[in-house]
Amino acid sequence: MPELPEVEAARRRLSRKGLNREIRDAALCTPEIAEATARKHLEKALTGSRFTAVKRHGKVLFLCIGDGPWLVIHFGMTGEVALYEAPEDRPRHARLIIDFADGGHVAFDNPRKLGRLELTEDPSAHIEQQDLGPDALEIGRAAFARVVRGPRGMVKPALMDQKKIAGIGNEYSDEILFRAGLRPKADRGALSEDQLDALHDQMRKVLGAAADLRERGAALPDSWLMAHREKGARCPRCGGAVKHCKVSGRTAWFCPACQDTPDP
DNA sequence: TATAATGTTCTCGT
DNA sequence: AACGAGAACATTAT
Repeated sequence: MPELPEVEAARRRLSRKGLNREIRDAALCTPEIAEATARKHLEKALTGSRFTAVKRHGKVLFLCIGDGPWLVIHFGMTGEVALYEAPEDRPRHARLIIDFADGGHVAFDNPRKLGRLELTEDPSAHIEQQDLGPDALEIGRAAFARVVRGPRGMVKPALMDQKKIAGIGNEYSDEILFRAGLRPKADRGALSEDQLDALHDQMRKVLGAAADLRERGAALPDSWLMAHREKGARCPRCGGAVKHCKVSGRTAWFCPACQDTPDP
Protein backbone atom coordinates (compact mmCIF):
# COMPACT_ATOMS: atom_id res chain seq x y z
CA MET A 1 0.00 0.00 0.00
CA PRO A 2 2.69 2.51 0.57
CA GLU A 3 3.84 4.95 -2.07
CA LEU A 4 2.80 8.59 -2.20
CA PRO A 5 -0.75 8.02 -3.55
CA GLU A 6 -1.66 5.49 -0.88
CA VAL A 7 -0.26 7.65 1.92
CA GLU A 8 -2.02 10.70 0.49
CA ALA A 9 -5.29 8.76 0.38
CA ALA A 10 -4.79 7.85 4.03
CA ARG A 11 -4.10 11.49 4.85
CA ARG A 12 -7.35 12.58 3.21
CA ARG A 13 -9.41 9.92 4.96
CA LEU A 14 -7.91 10.80 8.32
CA SER A 15 -8.45 14.47 7.64
CA ARG A 16 -12.15 13.82 7.05
CA LYS A 17 -12.81 11.16 9.64
CA GLY A 18 -9.97 10.94 12.14
CA LEU A 19 -9.53 14.41 13.61
CA ASN A 20 -10.88 15.88 16.83
CA ARG A 21 -12.26 12.62 18.15
CA GLU A 22 -11.40 11.95 21.78
CA ILE A 23 -9.09 8.98 22.24
CA ARG A 24 -10.23 6.73 25.06
CA ASP A 25 -7.47 4.15 24.78
CA ALA A 26 -4.41 3.28 22.73
CA ALA A 27 -2.52 0.00 22.51
CA LEU A 28 0.89 -0.40 20.92
CA CYS A 29 0.59 -4.14 20.36
CA THR A 30 3.89 -4.53 18.53
CA PRO A 31 6.35 -2.30 20.39
CA GLU A 32 9.33 -3.34 18.28
CA ILE A 33 8.13 -1.31 15.30
CA ALA A 34 8.23 1.85 17.42
CA GLU A 35 11.42 3.83 17.93
CA ALA A 36 12.50 4.12 21.59
CA THR A 37 10.80 7.41 22.43
CA ALA A 38 7.53 6.35 20.83
CA ARG A 39 7.70 2.97 22.51
CA LYS A 40 7.92 4.69 25.85
CA HIS A 41 5.53 7.61 25.46
CA LEU A 42 3.12 6.95 22.62
CA GLU A 43 0.26 5.25 24.45
CA LYS A 44 0.20 7.87 27.21
CA ALA A 45 0.44 10.73 24.74
CA LEU A 46 -2.57 9.40 22.84
CA THR A 47 -4.83 8.45 25.74
CA GLY A 48 -7.27 11.24 26.57
CA SER A 49 -6.03 13.38 23.69
CA ARG A 50 -7.12 13.68 20.07
CA PHE A 51 -5.60 14.09 16.63
CA THR A 52 -5.63 17.73 15.63
CA ALA A 53 -3.91 17.73 12.23
CA VAL A 54 -2.56 15.39 9.53
CA LYS A 55 0.30 16.03 7.14
CA ARG A 56 2.14 14.02 4.55
CA HIS A 57 5.59 14.36 3.03
CA GLY A 58 6.54 11.78 0.45
CA LYS A 59 5.60 8.43 1.92
CA VAL A 60 5.58 9.66 5.52
CA LEU A 61 2.41 10.49 7.45
CA PHE A 62 2.31 12.86 10.43
CA LEU A 63 -0.54 13.00 12.94
CA CYS A 64 -0.53 15.80 15.51
CA ILE A 65 -1.51 14.60 18.99
CA GLY A 66 -3.23 17.50 20.74
CA ASP A 67 -0.71 20.40 20.79
CA GLY A 68 2.03 17.94 19.94
CA PRO A 69 4.10 15.93 19.58
CA TRP A 70 3.39 14.40 16.18
CA LEU A 71 3.07 10.70 15.52
CA VAL A 72 5.26 9.81 12.53
CA ILE A 73 4.16 6.81 10.47
CA HIS A 74 6.39 5.03 7.93
CA PHE A 75 4.65 2.12 6.25
CA GLY A 76 7.53 0.08 4.90
CA MET A 77 6.50 -2.35 2.19
CA THR A 78 3.00 -3.12 3.44
CA GLY A 79 0.25 -1.63 5.51
CA GLU A 80 -2.44 0.97 5.87
CA VAL A 81 -4.27 3.15 8.32
CA ALA A 82 -7.66 1.53 8.89
CA LEU A 83 -10.65 3.48 10.20
CA TYR A 84 -13.45 1.20 11.33
CA GLU A 85 -16.43 1.10 13.66
CA ALA A 86 -16.96 -2.52 14.65
CA PRO A 87 -14.13 -4.15 16.65
CA GLU A 88 -14.33 -7.25 14.47
CA ASP A 89 -13.27 -5.14 11.48
CA ARG A 90 -9.86 -4.62 13.03
CA PRO A 91 -7.17 -5.53 10.48
CA ARG A 92 -5.31 -8.78 11.08
CA HIS A 93 -1.92 -7.22 11.64
CA ALA A 94 -2.83 -4.14 13.63
CA ARG A 95 0.32 -2.85 15.36
CA LEU A 96 -1.24 0.19 17.02
CA ILE A 97 -4.93 0.30 17.92
CA ILE A 98 -6.66 3.49 18.94
CA ASP A 99 -10.17 3.47 20.43
CA PHE A 100 -12.15 6.68 20.16
CA ALA A 101 -14.56 7.66 22.89
CA ASP A 102 -17.37 7.65 20.31
CA GLY A 103 -16.88 3.91 19.75
CA GLY A 104 -14.92 4.10 16.49
CA HIS A 105 -11.35 2.92 15.98
CA VAL A 106 -8.25 3.59 13.95
CA ALA A 107 -5.45 1.06 13.56
CA PHE A 108 -2.01 1.00 11.99
CA ASP A 109 -1.96 -2.23 10.03
CA ASN A 110 1.55 -3.39 9.09
CA PRO A 111 1.78 -7.11 8.26
CA ARG A 112 5.49 -7.24 7.51
CA LYS A 113 6.65 -5.10 10.43
CA LEU A 114 8.91 -3.10 8.15
CA GLY A 115 7.05 0.08 9.09
CA ARG A 116 8.11 2.46 11.84
CA LEU A 117 6.32 4.61 14.39
CA GLU A 118 8.10 7.63 15.83
CA LEU A 119 7.34 10.81 17.74
CA THR A 120 8.59 14.23 16.72
CA GLU A 121 8.02 17.75 17.94
CA ASP A 122 8.25 19.12 14.43
CA PRO A 123 7.56 17.38 11.10
CA SER A 124 9.86 19.77 9.23
CA ALA A 125 12.72 18.86 11.51
CA HIS A 126 12.00 15.17 10.96
CA ILE A 127 12.00 15.66 7.19
CA GLU A 128 15.32 17.46 7.43
CA GLN A 129 16.89 14.84 9.67
CA GLN A 130 15.84 12.12 7.25
CA ASP A 131 17.30 14.22 4.46
CA LEU A 132 14.12 13.83 2.39
CA GLY A 133 13.87 15.78 -0.83
CA PRO A 134 10.87 17.90 -1.85
CA ASP A 135 7.53 16.12 -2.07
CA ALA A 136 6.85 14.74 -5.54
CA LEU A 137 3.60 16.71 -5.85
CA GLU A 138 5.22 19.95 -4.70
CA ILE A 139 8.48 20.01 -6.63
CA GLY A 140 8.54 22.41 -9.57
CA ARG A 141 9.87 21.74 -13.04
CA ALA A 142 13.22 23.49 -12.51
CA ALA A 143 14.05 21.79 -9.21
CA PHE A 144 12.90 18.49 -10.71
CA ALA A 145 15.36 18.84 -13.58
CA ARG A 146 18.16 19.83 -11.25
CA VAL A 147 17.72 16.70 -9.20
CA VAL A 148 16.82 14.11 -11.85
CA ARG A 149 19.27 15.06 -14.56
CA GLY A 150 22.60 14.25 -13.00
CA PRO A 151 25.97 13.63 -14.52
CA ARG A 152 25.52 9.86 -14.55
CA GLY A 153 23.24 7.07 -13.42
CA MET A 154 19.93 5.54 -14.42
CA VAL A 155 16.66 7.43 -14.45
CA LYS A 156 14.57 4.98 -12.40
CA PRO A 157 16.76 4.96 -9.29
CA ALA A 158 16.88 8.77 -9.47
CA LEU A 159 13.07 8.94 -9.38
CA MET A 160 12.99 6.54 -6.43
CA ASP A 161 15.72 8.29 -4.42
CA GLN A 162 13.86 9.83 -1.47
CA LYS A 163 16.70 12.31 -0.96
CA LYS A 164 16.10 13.69 -4.43
CA ILE A 165 12.28 13.54 -4.54
CA ALA A 166 10.09 12.14 -1.78
CA GLY A 167 7.17 9.84 -2.56
CA ILE A 168 7.93 7.67 -5.60
CA GLY A 169 8.62 3.95 -5.18
CA ASN A 170 9.15 0.96 -7.41
CA GLU A 171 5.66 0.58 -8.85
CA TYR A 172 4.81 4.22 -9.58
CA SER A 173 8.23 4.89 -11.06
CA ASP A 174 7.46 2.17 -13.62
CA GLU A 175 4.18 3.87 -14.50
CA ILE A 176 5.79 7.31 -14.84
CA LEU A 177 8.57 5.96 -17.07
CA PHE A 178 6.07 4.04 -19.20
CA ARG A 179 4.07 7.20 -19.88
CA ALA A 180 7.15 9.27 -20.51
CA GLY A 181 8.43 6.65 -22.96
CA LEU A 182 11.70 6.08 -21.10
CA ARG A 183 13.41 2.84 -20.17
CA PRO A 184 14.14 2.37 -16.46
CA LYS A 185 17.85 2.18 -17.22
CA ALA A 186 17.89 5.27 -19.45
CA ASP A 187 20.87 7.51 -18.74
CA ARG A 188 19.68 10.41 -16.62
CA GLY A 189 22.60 12.46 -17.82
CA ALA A 190 21.26 12.32 -21.37
CA LEU A 191 17.68 13.45 -20.72
CA SER A 192 16.45 16.13 -23.12
CA GLU A 193 14.33 19.08 -22.03
CA ASP A 194 11.33 17.41 -23.68
CA GLN A 195 11.95 14.20 -21.77
CA LEU A 196 12.25 16.12 -18.50
CA ASP A 197 8.99 17.91 -19.30
CA ALA A 198 7.31 14.58 -19.93
CA LEU A 199 8.68 13.03 -16.76
CA HIS A 200 7.66 15.92 -14.55
CA ASP A 201 4.23 16.13 -16.17
CA GLN A 202 3.55 12.39 -15.97
CA MET A 203 4.82 12.19 -12.42
CA ARG A 204 2.20 14.72 -11.36
CA LYS A 205 -0.56 13.11 -13.40
CA VAL A 206 0.15 9.56 -12.24
CA LEU A 207 0.51 10.40 -8.55
CA GLY A 208 -2.44 12.80 -8.55
CA ALA A 209 -4.81 10.45 -10.34
CA ALA A 210 -3.70 7.48 -8.26
CA ALA A 211 -4.27 9.37 -5.01
CA ASP A 212 -7.84 10.18 -6.11
CA LEU A 213 -8.47 6.55 -7.05
CA ARG A 214 -6.99 5.19 -3.84
CA GLU A 215 -8.98 7.62 -1.77
CA ARG A 216 -12.13 6.09 -3.21
CA GLY A 217 -10.74 2.58 -2.80
CA ALA A 218 -10.82 2.13 -6.57
CA ALA A 219 -8.48 -0.04 -8.61
CA LEU A 220 -6.01 1.49 -11.03
CA PRO A 221 -7.28 1.50 -14.64
CA ASP A 222 -6.42 -1.35 -16.96
CA SER A 223 -4.81 1.21 -19.28
CA TRP A 224 -2.02 1.67 -16.73
CA LEU A 225 1.14 -0.39 -16.93
CA MET A 226 0.86 -0.98 -13.19
CA ALA A 227 -2.06 -3.33 -13.80
CA HIS A 228 0.27 -5.47 -15.94
CA ARG A 229 3.39 -5.98 -13.86
CA GLU A 230 3.49 -9.76 -14.15
CA LYS A 231 5.04 -12.32 -16.41
CA GLY A 232 3.16 -13.00 -19.61
CA ALA A 233 1.33 -9.67 -19.44
CA ARG A 234 0.74 -7.46 -22.49
CA CYS A 235 1.28 -3.75 -22.85
CA PRO A 236 -2.07 -1.95 -22.48
CA ARG A 237 -1.05 0.52 -25.18
CA CYS A 238 0.51 -1.57 -27.97
CA GLY A 239 -0.35 -5.14 -27.01
CA GLY A 240 3.27 -6.25 -27.08
CA ALA A 241 4.85 -8.34 -24.33
CA VAL A 242 6.01 -6.43 -21.28
CA LYS A 243 9.53 -7.11 -20.06
CA HIS A 244 11.26 -6.83 -16.72
CA CYS A 245 14.78 -6.35 -15.47
CA LYS A 246 16.57 -5.69 -12.22
CA VAL A 247 17.35 -2.11 -11.33
CA SER A 248 19.09 -1.38 -8.04
CA GLY A 249 17.80 -4.58 -6.54
CA ARG A 250 14.16 -4.12 -7.57
CA THR A 251 12.15 -5.53 -10.45
CA ALA A 252 11.39 -2.92 -13.09
CA TRP A 253 8.62 -3.60 -15.64
CA PHE A 254 8.44 -1.83 -18.97
CA CYS A 255 7.22 -2.10 -22.56
CA PRO A 256 10.22 -2.33 -24.87
CA ALA A 257 8.18 -1.02 -27.80
CA CYS A 258 6.57 1.98 -26.08
CA GLN A 259 9.67 2.82 -24.04
CA ASP A 260 12.31 2.99 -26.74
CA THR A 261 15.09 4.87 -25.01
CA PRO A 262 18.40 3.13 -25.68
CA ASP A 263 19.52 0.77 -22.93
CA PRO A 264 22.97 1.50 -21.50
C1' DT B 1 8.82 -25.59 -1.24
C1' DA B 2 11.24 -21.81 -3.23
C1' DT B 3 10.59 -17.20 -4.62
C1' DA B 4 9.27 -12.56 -4.72
C1' DA B 5 6.85 -8.70 -2.77
C1' DT B 6 4.66 -1.31 -2.84
C1' DG B 7 10.74 0.30 1.60
C1' DT B 8 14.84 1.67 4.09
C1' DT B 9 19.45 1.13 5.41
C1' DC B 10 23.71 -0.96 5.56
C1' DT B 11 28.18 -2.69 3.37
C1' DC B 12 31.20 -3.10 -0.42
C1' DG B 13 33.08 -2.12 -4.89
C1' DT B 14 33.53 1.10 -8.79
C1' DA C 1 31.38 11.81 -3.45
C1' DA C 2 27.94 9.57 -6.19
C1' DC C 3 26.28 5.47 -7.87
C1' DG C 4 24.82 0.51 -8.06
C1' DA C 5 24.52 -4.25 -6.45
C1' DG C 6 23.30 -7.17 -2.81
C1' DA C 7 21.95 -8.32 1.75
C1' DA C 8 19.18 -7.75 5.79
C1' DC C 9 14.90 -6.82 8.05
C1' DA C 10 9.60 -9.88 8.78
C1' DT C 11 5.77 -11.94 6.90
C1' DT C 12 2.57 -13.42 3.37
C1' DA C 13 1.12 -15.19 -0.96
C1' DT C 14 1.85 -17.77 -5.07
